[in-house]
Amino acid sequence: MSIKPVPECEVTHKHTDVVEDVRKSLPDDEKLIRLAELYKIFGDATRIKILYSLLESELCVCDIAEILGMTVSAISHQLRILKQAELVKYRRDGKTVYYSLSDDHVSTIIGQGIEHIEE
Amino acid sequence: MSIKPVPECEVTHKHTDVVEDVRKSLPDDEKLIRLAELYKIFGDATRIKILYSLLESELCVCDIAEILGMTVSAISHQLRILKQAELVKYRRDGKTVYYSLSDDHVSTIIGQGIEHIEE
DNA sequence: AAAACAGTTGAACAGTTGTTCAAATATAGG
DNA sequence: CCTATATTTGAACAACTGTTCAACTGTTTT
Repeated sequence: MSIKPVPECEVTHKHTDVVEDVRKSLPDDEKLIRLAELYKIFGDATRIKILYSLLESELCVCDIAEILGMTVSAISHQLRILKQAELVKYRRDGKTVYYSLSDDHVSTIIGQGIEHIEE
Repeated sequence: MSIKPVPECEVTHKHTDVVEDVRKSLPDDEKLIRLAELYKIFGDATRIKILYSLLESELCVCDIAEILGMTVSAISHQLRILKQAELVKYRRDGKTVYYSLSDDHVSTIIGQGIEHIEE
């Protein structure tokens, strides 16, 4: 039996220079992970619908549930995720909690996506 | 035992008008689902890194694997997802397959996200 | 204080996702 | 044709995700 060759791409790689350049150009891991986590939040139809609804008007949990035809509990769980990501904010008025978008980045991000899929 | 009340928000809801307005303003389900699916693809650190790398230069599978410090197989699986979403395209040159971004939407979408997390 | 309403929370569950491993395909060179 | 290299593919597995259900916390009304 002969000596096993290196299983991966060899050290003397074809595109060593390019690989080195690209690696240097990449933002640090932490930033890219945070970016992925932001998109992960937009990557669910329920959450997209909630955000889209809040684009129109401030809404209470019960209203959102009715608009989407889902249970209050399911909506509340999703609102918590949106709250943690600081994409929505809330205010309490008596028994009712009103949610709204925390800034206008949401609309620009959604707009960008719409543009892509509409081609 | 008395008659059970309606468990959900009553028919005579507080914000019936708003609910109706918002529901009308929402794009159809199919479009919102496609939008969520687009973001789902960006919602993974590996895929974000691949896309970011391709922003710099066209690359072969082996190169990407080396840049990210992952197996060729793992990268190939992710490239298939990106290919299906038409975010990347490829060309074959002998044994090597080179991948590149299929349009410049990717860079604008990533840019938008970066802007949001950098605040 | 009790009942009613609005929302939150935690556990449980099914369904999905990303990586690994091994096997298959494709192309080039000897 | 056989071997080496580059990539793809499918099955398997653990980890994660979204919804449901039941129980709980606040707040208002009576």
